[in-house]
Amino acid sequence: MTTATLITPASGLVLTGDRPSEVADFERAMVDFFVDAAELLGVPKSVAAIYGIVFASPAPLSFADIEARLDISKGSVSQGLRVLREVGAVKEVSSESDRAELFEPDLELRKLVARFMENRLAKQLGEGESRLDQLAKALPKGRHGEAAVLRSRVKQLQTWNSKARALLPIAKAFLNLGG
Amino acid sequence: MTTATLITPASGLVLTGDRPSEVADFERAMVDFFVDAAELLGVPKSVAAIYGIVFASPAPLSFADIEARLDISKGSVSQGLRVLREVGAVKEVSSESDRAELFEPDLELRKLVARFMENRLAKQLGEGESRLDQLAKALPKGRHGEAAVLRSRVKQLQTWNSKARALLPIAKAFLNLGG
DNA sequence: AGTTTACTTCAAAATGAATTGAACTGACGG
DNA sequence: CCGTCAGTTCAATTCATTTTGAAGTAAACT
Repeated sequence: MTTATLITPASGLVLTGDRPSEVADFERAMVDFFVDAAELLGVPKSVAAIYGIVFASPAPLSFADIEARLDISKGSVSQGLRVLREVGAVKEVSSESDRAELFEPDLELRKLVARFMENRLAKQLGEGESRLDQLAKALPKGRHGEAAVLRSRVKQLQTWNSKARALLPIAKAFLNLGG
Repeated sequence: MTTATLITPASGLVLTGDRPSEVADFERAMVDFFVDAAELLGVPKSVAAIYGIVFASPAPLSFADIEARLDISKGSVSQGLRVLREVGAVKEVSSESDRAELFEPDLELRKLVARFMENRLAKQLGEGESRLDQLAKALPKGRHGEAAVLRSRVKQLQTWNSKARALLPIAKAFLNLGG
C-alpha cells in the first residue's frame, strides 16, 4: 500500500480561476461528491456539478459566478439551473443591490429525497403493479404443471412489488427522524 | 379518456417465431416488465430481456432458445448470460439427454436484491463517507460566519450519509420478512 | 431608439454505453 | 484429422444522452 485512499479520479469540472486554491480544493471535493452521488441516481454530471458548487459556497452565487467556477457551457448552466429549480434543489434569492438573481441550495434535503422517492421509485413501482396485473391475466394456460409454475412466478413478482411499495413510506419515515 | 392503460411503448425485443401467440404475448409482457425495472437499476436492456425470457419460461431454456426468442445478437446473448450467471440471477442446469447447457432463473430474488444493495448502494455510501471526511478536513476557514455555514453543511451531508447507511440493513430485513 | 447585460433555446457535436457480427476457440462426431 | 456445432471475444458500429455554442429574447440602462 503506497497510495492514499483516492476514491475517484476527480471530475475536473471545477476551475480554479483567481480564488484561493484552498477554496477551489474544497469546491472540487464537494462537486465530486455530488457528481458521484448523481451517477447513482441517474442525474447528468453538469447538473450535479452546479448543485455542488452552489452547495460549496457560503454565499449565494450568480449565474456568472457558476459559469466562472465550472468548466461547462453557458447553455448547460442555464439548463442545469432550470432543472434544479424545478425539483426545488436550489432557490433564487434576489440580491438587493444587483440586478442578477442569486442561487443558494435549498437545504431541505428531506424534501428532495422525498420527491425523488415519489417521482422515480413510487412511479416505477406503480407501473410495475399494472404490468403485473396484465401479466397475471395473460398467463398462458399450458398443460401439466407448467401453468402453475408461471402462476407462482408472477405471484412472486407481485409479492416483491408490494413489499417494495410498503417499504417506501417506512424508509421515508426513517430518514425523517430527527433530520 | 379513450385509451386503455398502456404503461410503456413495449420494448419490441421478443420475436413471435412459430410459438403460440398467447405464449409470445406473455413473454413480451414479462420481458417488458424486467426491461422497465432494469432501466431504474441501470442494467442494459438486453440483459434484462434475457432474464425476462428465461423467467417467462416454465422449462429451462438453451442458448439457442434464447437467441430464437429475442431479437438480439448472439454476442449479446453470450455477454448477457455471463453477467446474469455472475450475479447469480440465472443458473445452469445440465440437460441429461442433450449436450447444450440449459438456463433457468434463480428464484432467490432475495439474494439478488441483497447483492444489489451490497454492490451498488453500500459501496456508494461507503465511498461517500470517505469523501465527506476529506471534505471536512478541506473546509476553508474563511472569516465571519462563513466557515460555520460550510461546516454545518458538511455535517448535514454526513448525517444523511449515515442515515442512509443505517437504513440499508433495515430495508434488507424488511424485504426478507416472509419472502 | 439603441446598446448592453443576462439569460434561454435548440440544432448540431461530443460523449459514452450497449450492441453487433465476424473471426476465433475448443469440444465432439465421423 | 477434418468439419461442424456451440459459444466467446472484441473492434467497430449504433444508439441514447448530454453538452456545446451561436443565434435569439427580453429587460435595463443611456
